[in-house]
Amino acid sequence: MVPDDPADLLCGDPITEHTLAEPDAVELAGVFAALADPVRLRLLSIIASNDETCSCNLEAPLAKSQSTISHHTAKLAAAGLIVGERRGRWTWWRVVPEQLAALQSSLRVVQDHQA
Amino acid sequence: MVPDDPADLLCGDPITEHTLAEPDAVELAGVFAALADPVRLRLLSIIASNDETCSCNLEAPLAKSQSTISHHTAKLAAAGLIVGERRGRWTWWRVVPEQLAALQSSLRVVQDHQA
DNA sequence: TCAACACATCGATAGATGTCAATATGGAAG
DNA sequence: CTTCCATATTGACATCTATCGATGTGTTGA
Repeated sequence: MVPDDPADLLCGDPITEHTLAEPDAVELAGVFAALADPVRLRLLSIIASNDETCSCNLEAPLAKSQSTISHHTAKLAAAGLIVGERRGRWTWWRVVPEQLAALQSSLRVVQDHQA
Repeated sequence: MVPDDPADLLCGDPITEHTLAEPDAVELAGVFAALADPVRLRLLSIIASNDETCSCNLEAPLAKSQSTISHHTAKLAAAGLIVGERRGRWTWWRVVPEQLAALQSSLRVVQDHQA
């Protein structure tokens, strides 16, 4: 607890016990990465605006190809932000509120940690 | 409001009025992108754990080069998540709670939008 | 069984990003 | 003025990612 190097005294507390652990950071970063794309954010907002949303309603408003939309929904799903259910011909997407809530609380931790 | 194409009737509401606008999506995605990196998340957690944090305490715990740390702090700052103040030899970093709060509310919008 | 359709996967390509060593910048101290 | 030190910037490189066309997969309906 007592710094050996005098330099530490100049810069304040070098303690890093409360630093976010590397594995946790990697996982959290992955979820944020899923949100770090304008197309995916708009996709998510469309899916969230209805209780359930059919894939057939995603392609047109975003003006992207079918394979691109598929790529993005897969990424959001891999991050746990949406889930898809294949019903009949189409896949129906739904948001996962728990994952959004978890993200919010991870931001709150950062916020609350300061005085 | 009345769908012209019978196909619309099969897939539910194709209305996209409430879709996140493209410029807003681009901006929001930029902020999330700043959080989409494990090193930056750990950086942020260190900065948030103290009231103010000197750059000289960031390099060692993250095991990254000086230029890499500088690169990351610059990205967090560009996203409005932290601010730096040059005082004496060192730069002192502080988180911006308002920006974190804004992010939280943007997630809340997605969450609340659904029934 | 077969044709049509929704969605996933593959291959390719252009652009973005993390990382570091080297160098530049700019303030502090002598 | 000059030296030293903390930080920013540059250049280079490897990796990742968004995008699309083409193709594969599996289900629907005739």
